[in-house]
Amino acid sequence: MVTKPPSEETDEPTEVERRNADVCNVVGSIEMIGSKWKLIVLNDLREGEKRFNELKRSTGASSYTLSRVLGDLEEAGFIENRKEFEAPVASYYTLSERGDALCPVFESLDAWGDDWL
Amino acid sequence: MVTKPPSEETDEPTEVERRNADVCNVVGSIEMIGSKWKLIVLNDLREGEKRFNELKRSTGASSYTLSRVLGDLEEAGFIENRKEFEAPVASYYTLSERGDALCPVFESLDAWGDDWL
DNA sequence: CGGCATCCTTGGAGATACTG
DNA sequence: CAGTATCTCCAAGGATGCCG
Repeated sequence: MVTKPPSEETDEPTEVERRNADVCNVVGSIEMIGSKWKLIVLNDLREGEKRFNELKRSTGASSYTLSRVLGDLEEAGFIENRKEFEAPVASYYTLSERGDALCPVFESLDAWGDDWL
Repeated sequence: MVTKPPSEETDEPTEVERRNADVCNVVGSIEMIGSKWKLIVLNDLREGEKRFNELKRSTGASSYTLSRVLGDLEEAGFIENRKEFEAPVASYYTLSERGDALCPVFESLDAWGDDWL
């Protein structure tokens, strides 16, 4: 949104410059995943494939909420769902490639927590 | 200083927080800043110092919402507030050291947006 | 076990008006 | 300009129950 003057083309633009550039981009991401439960579920799935009730326990979300959040995330392409219809039905959730690409975000957050929490 | 009636964030850890505290502190961070407006305001302040109405315009938040979000963020130590009482009163907001340390998170988010948005 | 339907409560958040 | 005070509306989300 903010246009900034051209500059040296080193690998590393100035901080201010870079910040001005990405502010808008980030808002789009926030609109998609910037809700408490979506973040928590995505973060939780970094540990690997999990089933519904497993996620329910580890995240603390109610089944109603979890169901909707998983639906939203799947629809938006952040996670994938594999179902087993046999004997005890099971539903496994994993991060999609798109969702997995968010890991650095959570890692940054984790690093921040180490220093400031 | 004190967050008023509507949304009050207690310091009491939730069940979820307690359960996952030692596993990963991401959840704690999410509890603190994982709401749409907090993320948007923090992200916006990466551009540098801004005043109230400036933030109001750039984020699109109402003054009511913005006022509360800024109060919460300041109370939690993510931002700092400098006031000028002269002629036209002015109130400037900037990221604190603690808040600035979150920049890598937004940079990761931006990088993700470049690839997947 | 997974997960949708229903009810119900809470708070997130806009619009508007007012004050120092 | 920088907020605060209300009033109001609606979505988020917990609890419960049911069903394949």
